[in-house]
Amino acid sequence: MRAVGNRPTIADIAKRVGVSPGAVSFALNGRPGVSEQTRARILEVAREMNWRPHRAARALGGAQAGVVGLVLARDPRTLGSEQFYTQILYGMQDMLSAHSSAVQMQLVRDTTAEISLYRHWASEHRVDGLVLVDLQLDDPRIAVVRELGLPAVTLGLPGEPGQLPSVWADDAEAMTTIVDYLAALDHRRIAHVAGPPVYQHTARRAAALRAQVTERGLHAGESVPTDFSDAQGAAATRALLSRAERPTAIVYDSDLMAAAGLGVALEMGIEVPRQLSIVSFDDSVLTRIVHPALTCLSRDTHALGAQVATTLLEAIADASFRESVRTETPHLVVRGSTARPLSSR
Amino acid sequence: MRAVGNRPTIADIAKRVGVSPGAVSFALNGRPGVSEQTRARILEVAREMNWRPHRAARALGGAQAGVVGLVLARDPRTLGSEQFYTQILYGMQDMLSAHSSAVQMQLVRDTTAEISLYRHWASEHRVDGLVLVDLQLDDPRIAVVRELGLPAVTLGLPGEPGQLPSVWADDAEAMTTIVDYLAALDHRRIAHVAGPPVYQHTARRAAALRAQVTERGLHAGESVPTDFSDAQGAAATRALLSRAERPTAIVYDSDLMAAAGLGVALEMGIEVPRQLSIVSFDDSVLTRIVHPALTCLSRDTHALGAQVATTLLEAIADASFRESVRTETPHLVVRGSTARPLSSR
DNA sequence: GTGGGTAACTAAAGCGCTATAGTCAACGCT
DNA sequence: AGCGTTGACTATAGCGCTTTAGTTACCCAC
Repeated sequence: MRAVGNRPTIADIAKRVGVSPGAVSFALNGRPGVSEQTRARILEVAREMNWRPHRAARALGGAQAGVVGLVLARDPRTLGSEQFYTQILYGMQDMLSAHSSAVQMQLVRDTTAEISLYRHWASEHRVDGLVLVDLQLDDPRIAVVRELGLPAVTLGLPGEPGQLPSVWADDAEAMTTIVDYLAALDHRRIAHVAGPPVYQHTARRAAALRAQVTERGLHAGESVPTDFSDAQGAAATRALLSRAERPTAIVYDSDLMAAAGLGVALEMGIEVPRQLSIVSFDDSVLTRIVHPALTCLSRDTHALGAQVATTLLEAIADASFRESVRTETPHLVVRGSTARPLSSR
Repeated sequence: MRAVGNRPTIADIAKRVGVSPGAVSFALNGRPGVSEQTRARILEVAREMNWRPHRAARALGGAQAGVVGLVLARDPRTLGSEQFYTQILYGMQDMLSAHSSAVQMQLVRDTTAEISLYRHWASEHRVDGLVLVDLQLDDPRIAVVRELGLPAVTLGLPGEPGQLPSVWADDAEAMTTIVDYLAALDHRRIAHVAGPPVYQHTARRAAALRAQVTERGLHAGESVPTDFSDAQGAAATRALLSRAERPTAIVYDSDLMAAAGLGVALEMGIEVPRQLSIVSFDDSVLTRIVHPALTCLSRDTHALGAQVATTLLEAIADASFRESVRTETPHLVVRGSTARPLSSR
């Protein structure tokens, strides 16, 4: 054990001011029980002595841990697709630090490990609430979170809305935005390199694409599932581009796969955007540094993270809180990777 | 406040077994004071009741928080270069979870914010130790960490070795590996797109390059400083490639800048690797997905993270621990972005 | 001027666990 | 028999904070 500096305690302040520790606690927490004069005096001394609450002591009294959890289930081989979540994390931290909370982010192998981590955290009182990301169809985590009594917010709509508060954007509308644009450019064979079909957002996007294709009488509209890895993104692209009737545009569910797809096109000697247009569903530094830069859907991810944090704080404060916040649909940022297809020029 | 399930406490176990809470504490912590028979019985009941230690309660008694901190100082605009640290984080978490600890990673704007976060954490007893990354020349964090009495490990050698335990690899040797290879291919004008000169590793690499250039009688050897952003990486590349005597090979201090540099070369119609070879100091998914894939230095970052965690645990356990662990020098992975320069064919 | 209300405190218990100082019986030794 | 030891516990205090139940002192109304 180590002496970590003799931090002042509430008792020290009490002694110095000449009141009881209870009074100091009242003053520091802004609750009634002390005169304004005394309160001011206590606050002044506290600042002078550089007092900070001892988290553990508070948590022991049943208060909050001051930490919220964010778990990313990732196969180590799929690592690399965390740009988006890094931004979310940043946004959450900025919002939470104002409420002197922190985000505990952890990477685990799979959903099973994620769930056991939640149980662990709950039993150790480590977190006050959770953010669930990468929502799945029939997501097993939702039942667990309720059982544990942990406040939680989902990033993205869960299958059965209303189970948990959530922060979401309309994936179907986003896909429609893309198809609108591609169709206006005269693309008629549009393919979709998707994530694993078990994810809600992938399912929604695929469904929206099918609906659009039918509505507009386009040719293709196939969604090829992948595990989100660059390898499978590249493989899917190779397969699509090797067909007799190859698509003139491919929409990718992630920036990483889109960049990998661009690499494959270059490797196969297919010119982007002349012979193939590429659109990414995510924006990040990645879409900007490749050449040509990728047309993509973009949104303020930092603000999204902040919104998630805000909603989670509400859910923590009020156990019955169950509202969902719809955020702006991502907007299209057109860069060099999209153009009119060669055939229609 | 919310009822978070009625977790069993040590008192519950004591009641059930018929001993005092103190005896249970002894048994659960593997210290003498109970017979082997009683100990076994207590452990059995504890498992049966699914008991878990209450972190806060332990921490209050002066024990550890079970959290180590990792702060990344990043201008939001420079965000995107965290691939490496995501891997480090993963490696640390895997190692630490075996010791039922966690990593608290936080992104902040700059070193000033980083330091005040350390003070904050120390005063709240939030972390047991710290990992300092991106070591600077004359790093102000070192003094603060010592003042706070927080155990810490640096990733990379600090300016004055021996101040803190560190985990490091030889940057000079790494640069030499690259120059060896490029010189063997007959490159004679080698440039370096570096990070901010205030960073130790950037300084070491630049110095090693200069030394090599002198030793081998090569032409250039200039290091262009940047802020690690893709924008400055691209700008530096553009500047270098616009010179009358442009380099035939550029070494980049990060994968992100290397990829951005490749984008610039493509944009300027300079063929890679025929007219320009590109080498990145970091490996990541990024170097693999661009086309051509980038030659780079690679190492087992996950293992590196685990090593950092191990060293930090030692430093936490023993305040006088001050050893440094040298890890393997990154090895060169040759991919499509390097070749013999056109001029020498 | 007495009862009752209220503001401004103090006293004390308790959160779950650890750690230290007992207690008590059994044992060995001179 | 008397004494010190040892092992296996129990009792208790305490970590820093919150919170509830007092306790004063004071003011107001009848």
